[in-house]
Amino acid sequence: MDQKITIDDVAKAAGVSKGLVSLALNDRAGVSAEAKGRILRAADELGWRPDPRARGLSTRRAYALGLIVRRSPHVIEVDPFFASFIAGAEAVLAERGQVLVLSVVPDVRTEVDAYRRLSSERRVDGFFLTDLLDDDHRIAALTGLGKPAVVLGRPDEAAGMPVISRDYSAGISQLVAHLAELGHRRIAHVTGNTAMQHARIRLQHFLAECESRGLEAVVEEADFSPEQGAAATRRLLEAPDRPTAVIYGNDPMAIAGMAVAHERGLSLPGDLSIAGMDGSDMGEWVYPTLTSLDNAPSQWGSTAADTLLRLIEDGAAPDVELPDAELIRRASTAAPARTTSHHSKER
Amino acid sequence: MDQKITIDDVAKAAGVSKGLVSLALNDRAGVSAEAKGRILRAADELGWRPDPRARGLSTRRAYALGLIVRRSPHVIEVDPFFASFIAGAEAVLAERGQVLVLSVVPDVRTEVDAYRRLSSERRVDGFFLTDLLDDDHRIAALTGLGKPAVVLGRPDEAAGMPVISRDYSAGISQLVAHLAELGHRRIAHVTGNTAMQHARIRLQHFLAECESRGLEAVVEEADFSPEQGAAATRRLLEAPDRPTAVIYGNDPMAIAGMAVAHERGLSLPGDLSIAGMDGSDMGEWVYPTLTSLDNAPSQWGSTAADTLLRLIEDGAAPDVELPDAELIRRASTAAPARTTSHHSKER
DNA sequence: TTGAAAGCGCTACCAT
DNA sequence: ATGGTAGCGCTTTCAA
Repeated sequence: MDQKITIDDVAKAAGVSKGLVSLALNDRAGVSAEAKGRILRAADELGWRPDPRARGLSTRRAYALGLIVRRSPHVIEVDPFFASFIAGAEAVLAERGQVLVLSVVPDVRTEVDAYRRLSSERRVDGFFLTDLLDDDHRIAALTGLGKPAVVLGRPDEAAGMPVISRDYSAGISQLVAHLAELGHRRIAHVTGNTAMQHARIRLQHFLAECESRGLEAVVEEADFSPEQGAAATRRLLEAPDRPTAVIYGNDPMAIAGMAVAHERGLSLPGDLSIAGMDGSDMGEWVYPTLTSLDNAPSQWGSTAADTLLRLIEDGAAPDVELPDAELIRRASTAAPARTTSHHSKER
Repeated sequence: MDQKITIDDVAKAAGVSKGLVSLALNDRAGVSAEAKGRILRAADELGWRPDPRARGLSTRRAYALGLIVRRSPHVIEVDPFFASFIAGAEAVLAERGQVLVLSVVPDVRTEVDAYRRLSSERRVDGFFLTDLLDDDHRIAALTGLGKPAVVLGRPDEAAGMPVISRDYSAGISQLVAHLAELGHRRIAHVTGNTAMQHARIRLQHFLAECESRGLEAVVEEADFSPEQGAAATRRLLEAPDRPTAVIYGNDPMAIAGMAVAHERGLSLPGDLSIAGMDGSDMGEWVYPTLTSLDNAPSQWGSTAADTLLRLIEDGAAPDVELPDAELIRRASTAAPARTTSHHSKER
């Protein structure tokens, strides 16, 4: 009583051969408009959907796309990017009869194993490559597997696959300008893991921007986790000549940094201005609300899915440059207090 | 040069028929130990893995499990549970040649659509049912689809499917006791969406525990989002007779609540004790570090995956009760300051 | 214990 | 424009 309907039932109902049903379904040439209408109607009435397994057996497709997320155990729980990314991709996939196969792994070794497994089991037709590393050998591994893939972020060398990217330079420029206009002269940047492409690029933009404005730039390296964001903030605040503003590589680190500032009795944003990046909604609900750069993860998702499907189906797809990241001004940035060279304990 | 190896190649290499290879592979009776060894070795040398599509066509299996996560746009980005849940499930799935199909949707309507699609396309062999609602009609929808499923959380009525659950009563009891011993007499609970099963159960335990200890209990309803956690906290702090301690239904709300307290100039935990639930690592990196109840999401994942596979393969699987949640004492809870009936602005 | 052959549901090719 | 048919790679009878 369940789904036992096959293409034959539809063919019979429409009074045609199953070959024709197949052509009609995949709207290919060779079917009269009249027949096509009859077939589609019959399929609809019977509630028939082609079985992707059977289809795949002939077409060598899986009608599935793979996403492998690599997160260390303590970063895993707070990352704001992926749920939205997936939701964005999902919208495109559902519409095209595709499905998302997801895997969450702890490290690069396991990650490559996962690509290999999904590929050798022919589970997916292509991959999303995220969290691009410097000189990322996953690109070679992936092309070695011969699976189509799109990469999120701009690799140093030609990747041989479509690249989805977003330019942060304008946003970072706006952000630094915003702080400079408020009167900050000494600004820190807490980076994400600079083995990651986007963390390094952001750092470069930050440094270039400070230099061109004649601002003092100080850099602390972290890894995108709140833990290291907090530790970096402590180092910054303990330094004899602490910065009056800190820009973090992502919002979770910024939020952790705010906690450290509170812990030290600093009032925000008076004693310290704080800004994030990769703007997540959580920035709206912390105190003070967090100035950040928007990133629209779901836009990344839908664009990447669309590009990957195009690549799979047409054998090629163009790179996509997403709209520039833009500054979201909120309450965590303000003019610095007059005295900045001592820890100010006043409120 | 890629994977063009089929079961026939293996059969040829081992000098047997492909039927025998199949039997050997699925270690079924009827294969001599000697032949089996030869076959498995040949498969290994050729690097052959059976194609799940072809297998599924015969066995009517997809060798995939479905997880549909429903999140409203602003809760989506901060939920700590799912990444770990998936990582935990993944470990079991990979080992058993299965794969996880994931979908992220905005509401229940879309969620049911997703179950239907995955089911009618025969994409998965079973589902994980999470975020159980009161009188959850997804259970009926799912049994209507005839797909095996396991449910996370304890449904009111017999679900007709295996139930994975964790008892929070002991943990909540420990938590309330902890606060009572510190001297708190008036304790608030900011709930998650009480349409959700686990939120309601936690509330009940909280109320029962306060009653049995003769404590005043005050309740504010929220929805697990930081936004509403913050709003609920504002309502609590503005009340004439504010509580000295607040227990939140999850950690993200607790963290948002801490921000509100900071915003009002309260010092934590002196002026207000705060505790979370569903303990995530992020609690370690906020200030003050967050007292919470542990929840081990990856344990939920591995257990649920194991149970679901057992159900699919054997047609039945027992319910599982995970170890009781336990109190994680951290720095956000302490004895209340002497004066509690006025907003204390002192530091 | 083993081999041969008939499906599983679809696509694709060859006729017509 | 349409119908018939041979696979796709595996599992599962049925014989031997």
